[in-house]
Amino acid sequence: MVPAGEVDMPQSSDNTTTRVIVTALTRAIVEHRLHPGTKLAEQKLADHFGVSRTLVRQALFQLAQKRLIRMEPSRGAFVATPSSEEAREVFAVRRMIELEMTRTFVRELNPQRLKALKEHVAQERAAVLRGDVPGRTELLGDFHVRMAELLGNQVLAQLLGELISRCALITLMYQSKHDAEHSAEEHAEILKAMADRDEALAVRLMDEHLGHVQNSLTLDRRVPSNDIALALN
Amino acid sequence: MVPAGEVDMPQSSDNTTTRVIVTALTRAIVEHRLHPGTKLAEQKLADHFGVSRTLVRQALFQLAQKRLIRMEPSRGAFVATPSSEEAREVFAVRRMIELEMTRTFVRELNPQRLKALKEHVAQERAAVLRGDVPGRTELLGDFHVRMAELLGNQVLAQLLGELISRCALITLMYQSKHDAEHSAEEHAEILKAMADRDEALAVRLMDEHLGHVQNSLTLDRRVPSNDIALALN
DNA sequence: GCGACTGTAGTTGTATACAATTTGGTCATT
DNA sequence: AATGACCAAATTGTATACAACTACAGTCGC
Repeated sequence: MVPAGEVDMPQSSDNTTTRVIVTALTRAIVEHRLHPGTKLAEQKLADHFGVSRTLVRQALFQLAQKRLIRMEPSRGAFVATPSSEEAREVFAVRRMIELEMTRTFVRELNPQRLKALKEHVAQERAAVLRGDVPGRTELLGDFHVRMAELLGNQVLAQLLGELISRCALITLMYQSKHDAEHSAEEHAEILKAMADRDEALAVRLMDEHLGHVQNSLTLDRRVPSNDIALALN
Repeated sequence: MVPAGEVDMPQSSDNTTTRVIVTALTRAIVEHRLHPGTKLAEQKLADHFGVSRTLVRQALFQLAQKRLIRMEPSRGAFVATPSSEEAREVFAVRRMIELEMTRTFVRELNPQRLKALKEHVAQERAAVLRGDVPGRTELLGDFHVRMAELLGNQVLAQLLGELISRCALITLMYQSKHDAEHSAEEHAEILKAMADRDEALAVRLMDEHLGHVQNSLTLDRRVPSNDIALALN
């Protein structure tokens, strides 16, 4: 039941065991199975994963650096609760990066890249249609990462992946089926504009798209369900 | 002799002791006192800092995530040796972010921000004049971070700080006094264009500036001096 | 009855112990 | 002399031990 495809990072760094923990926790947080504010007690996680606290701690430190959790000294780790200010900032950065990326994509367009993105959008639509909530969430985020990868810039892809994880922690965009359909359609429109080499339009559409995603922020801070075991399955 | 102002991160995450180690190693790497490829043996670092391997490991994992070191399973940690491809990618991302940031800066210009940047450039010039190599290196990088901070975007500032650390690992820009002077002058020109609200010119100058920095990449991979104790003071 | 104090259980922070792996060198063999 | 096998020292990976701190409950004093 360990998930195979993770959201970002062809991370180099560390060994496999803690990677598994990081991945599992990342998915749980990004997919909102662990709600913001939930305490992540080390021993409980260690028991759950069948390892010692050592490896859990390594994983927690990595998540803290990715800002998916916060660690309070002597008090422990908690799923991050990004302020609306932080949300605004993350989206502002995404805009900066992705508008420029869209321009680059149009300028360096080639059939292979176009085809890859087309296939991706087709997958998105399929996931939306069959009501695959986790699948469509991941795919919708990955659209943006895929663009970066297709440009051949791993650094960019990695960075964007991390920003998008943080967005996913913030937004509940997967929540409404309507929003998901909307995003998929916007991806398709952006793609079409790029295929037409209409740089200005593509950039404008991407800008609007990010605005829509940002506006689908939900500010409700519901009470966390503290049941870690349940959330991690 | 512990440095006070670090290059980036008002990091939240972890406790103070490992922060000290991360900071010391970051500075040593960024300032090229530890050369790319140098092995970072855990016990030696632990002895040097007077702590157990536990804390050293935590620090190393964080540095690995920042891509300043790489960790090979069962073999240990080494100062990163970024490929020229990776260097290209990092600079491409900086361009994307900073060109857009420059535009925003011009559009949201106000006297206070202008004043702050002016003072920063003055500091740069002073450091260059008095031949303060580490000081000027840090200040030249911080110019870009300061812009982000002045825009009130901590996320952006943090991100840029990390990218610039990676650049510093790559470039030896502090090496030639001429390059340093050049950078400082370019910063002054960019600032002037922004003060004149000449968006197009400011963006063009920033683009050229980043190009110059990138071109000052030195490809020489000299043999590492493995003496950790020496490098860390 | 209410608030401050104290003790206990639980949790985090750091060090150490131990197993597994790599590294480097010696010695034997070709 | 070069090559390969094997052993010893050193290094990494994981678990555990223990100290320090936090949280909470019950008690005492008022």
